[in-house]
Amino acid sequence: MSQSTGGTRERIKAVALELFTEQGYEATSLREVAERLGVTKAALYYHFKSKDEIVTSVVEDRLERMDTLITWAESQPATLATRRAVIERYADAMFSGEQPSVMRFFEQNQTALKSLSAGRELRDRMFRLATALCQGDDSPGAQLRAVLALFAVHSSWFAVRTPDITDAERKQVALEVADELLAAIAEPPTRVPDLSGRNS
Amino acid sequence: MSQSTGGTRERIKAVALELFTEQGYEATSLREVAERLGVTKAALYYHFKSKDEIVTSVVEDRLERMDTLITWAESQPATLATRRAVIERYADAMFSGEQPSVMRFFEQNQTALKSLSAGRELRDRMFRLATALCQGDDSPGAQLRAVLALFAVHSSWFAVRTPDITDAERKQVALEVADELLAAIAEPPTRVPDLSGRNS
DNA sequence: GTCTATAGGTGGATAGAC
DNA sequence: GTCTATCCACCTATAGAC
Repeated sequence: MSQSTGGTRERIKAVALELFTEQGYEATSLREVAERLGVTKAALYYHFKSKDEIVTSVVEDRLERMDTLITWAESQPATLATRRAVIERYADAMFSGEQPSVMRFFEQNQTALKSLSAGRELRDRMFRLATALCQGDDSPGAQLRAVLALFAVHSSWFAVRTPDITDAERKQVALEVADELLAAIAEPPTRVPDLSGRNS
Repeated sequence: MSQSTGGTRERIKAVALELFTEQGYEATSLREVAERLGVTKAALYYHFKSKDEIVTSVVEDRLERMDTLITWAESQPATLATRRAVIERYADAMFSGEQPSVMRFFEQNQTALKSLSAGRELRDRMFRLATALCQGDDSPGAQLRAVLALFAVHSSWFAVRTPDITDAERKQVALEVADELLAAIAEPPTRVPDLSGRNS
């Protein structure tokens, strides 16, 4: 309601995120952001010292959440149950709060993010999470499936074009497909004796 | 060898594509393109009348190939065999010639392409192809799986980080995962006399 | 905290010589 | 077919008034 104190900084982040996602980071000027907020460019520079600091600020808490999830994932046993729990937590985050906007921004600005340290870090976390999803099976197939499981969660936002579908339904479908992919990742190189003896 | 006639236009396309993919369309200036070619900006404008015409030109033949594939896909019966054949043809294209570069460019520049007509068309073709992959099953799950099958082919380029892996191996893994996804799309409401009688 | 004004630079694009 | 020179719009970022 009131944008008295500190509110402006958040409003800037929100508007910038929206425009960066719609039009791209490079294609969006701070003039546009300022105009939509009804202020001038100079005002933005009071709150952020540069354009990419806005991105950094936006990505920051997302990074922390990813770190938490990765750490947790790595500490769990390399079982299918763990993988499913990880992707479910990931989906929970993606379907709640403002995280979806951040991740849509991330998807839509891969190139721009390559030259932004915050972007490179976020990218790094995605790979780390994918790697955590393959604990115990680093075969190419497993790596691909892990990445696709994550992407299933992301792409459910745009890939499913059924009209009137709810967010909950999107999430459910995403998890269903993700689970399928994760199930095809081999269980850990468990030291369980190989009963059959057939193996490549 | 010789860049006498017409060769320059192709060289421009190749260099531009490379830079647009690496750095992004918006972030790449024509000065950079010209510099890498050892010519001036003005020279580029002799061959292309604008920056986005370079993109159009690059995307053009890719569009035609997509159209051919889509038309073919739509003319085939809505069976799993068809879906597999479609994704295989798609992968063939993606793993041969210069198509991979074009698609990597496409992936990396989604936002920029939204404001380019060539980009919107290519985007449209991707959705059309995904739709063709779900003939007979327009459920959310099918839509998601179709998109992921296509993305499996794309992402095999970066998702698989196994060292020394060959392109052929990447392709094989991509198809394996894609087939898995496509298999989970329901067979059509076939009107073909059902010989066995068992069906959902 | 927000403004006006402006510095300092780069971008896409064009005119016209060679 | 390529160059030099140039236009003009716009961008990020800063200085300094209010």
